[in-house]
Amino acid sequence: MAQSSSTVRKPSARDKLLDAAILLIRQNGFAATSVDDLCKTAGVTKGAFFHHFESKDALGAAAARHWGETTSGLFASAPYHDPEDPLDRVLAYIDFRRELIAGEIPEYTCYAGTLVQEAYGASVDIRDACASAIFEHAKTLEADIAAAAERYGVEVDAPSLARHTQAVLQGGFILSKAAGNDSPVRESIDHLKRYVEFLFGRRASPSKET
Amino acid sequence: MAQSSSTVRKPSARDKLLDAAILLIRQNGFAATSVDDLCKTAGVTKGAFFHHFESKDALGAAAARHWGETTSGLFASAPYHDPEDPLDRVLAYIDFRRELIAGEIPEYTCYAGTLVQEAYGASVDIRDACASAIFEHAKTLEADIAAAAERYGVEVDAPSLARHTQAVLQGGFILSKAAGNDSPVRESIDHLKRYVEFLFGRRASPSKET
DNA sequence: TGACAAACATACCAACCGGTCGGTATGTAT
DNA sequence: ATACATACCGACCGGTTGGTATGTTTGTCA
Repeated sequence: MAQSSSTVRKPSARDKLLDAAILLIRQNGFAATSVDDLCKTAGVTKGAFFHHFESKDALGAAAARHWGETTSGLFASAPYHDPEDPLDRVLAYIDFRRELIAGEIPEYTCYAGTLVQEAYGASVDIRDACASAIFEHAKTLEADIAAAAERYGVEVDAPSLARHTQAVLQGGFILSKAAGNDSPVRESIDHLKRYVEFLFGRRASPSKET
Repeated sequence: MAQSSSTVRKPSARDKLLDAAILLIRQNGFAATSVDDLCKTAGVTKGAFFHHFESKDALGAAAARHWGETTSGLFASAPYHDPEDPLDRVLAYIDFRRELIAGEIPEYTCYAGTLVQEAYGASVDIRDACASAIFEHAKTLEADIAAAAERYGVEVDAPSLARHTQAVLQGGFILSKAAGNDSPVRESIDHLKRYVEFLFGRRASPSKET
């Protein structure tokens, strides 16, 4: 049905609209971004927009799927998979997420998280697409977490912990948007790393006796 | 200038609009909520709206301040302050937040977090009001955290940990909006509690040797 | 080369948006 | 009784919105 953008060399109007959506909606939100804004940024006319997408909602959902594919490619080829110890891989993932926090706020925040917060009640298409982007990414962490749990002899609910990492990131983004700078997310990522270290015994909790 | 709503007995148009804003914007977002929608829900006319608020943005910001006052009252009179041990108070706060997760999603999610995510770039007034609501609430946790750190002889950055609790909640809300149910927030609150227990030695991290 | 569909452009529309405006009802101080 | 303030009403305005109707260009295959 939809042609894969990777099999075609030149950027079609569809691809440019997808990129424009991710850019503008991360900046201004979904409802505050008009179809005309999207077309102008993409350098495309309205006719092209409604040729490729049956509605504005459909573009929002398609962009969420596009976002999921793009980010999964980024994370798949990231260096945090290298360590032999699965716990090191999990901790390296957290470090990697910390390193991604750079530049202006709309550049490092999550399109899916931003969009779903606004549109979860308005469009099931959008909600499902965003949920898929977030939870499918979380799933990619489960194997390392489960392997670490086995190696370190710790009982851990791997899917739950994987989801929690995403919650910490999303929440950090919100606090950073409120604060106007990136220190809240960074701090929360540090807390998350410490939590994982505690969980697997990489860091010792203080003894109960003073 | 503005009359306090608590000194007047009957609900004015202003109060009804504030309540309507918190209700509708948590449900549908700020940009997707029209002034007419707000007036209809509040049972007032547009004239009344713009008599009390100079713009829609101004209402959004005023509602954020209202939200901050309302919630700070709720938390001030909550029972989690009772335990003698400050760490128990912190853990009781987390339990209390967990108990608040009930009913439909718009009923337990945060107005300030929802709004600031959408409007942080559009209105400094809104952003500041939301930031104040979130960070002032976080500040109310600092004393207990600091007292617990002293009693348990642990070095903890109390303001940072206080902010982190809010980040975990906000992030949990987003994941729950994506999932369509409350289990993601609940799970993340459980992880948060475990983290605090590790930090203060209430829970032992597993020994490094298998 | 020509047929034909997909990819895009142009022009346009009705509904809706935030905000304005002239006016009224009610109080209250002088 | 006069004067003035506050609270509120609802018709109205210009601009913007998502979406449509109708071309024109472009790539593909016979």
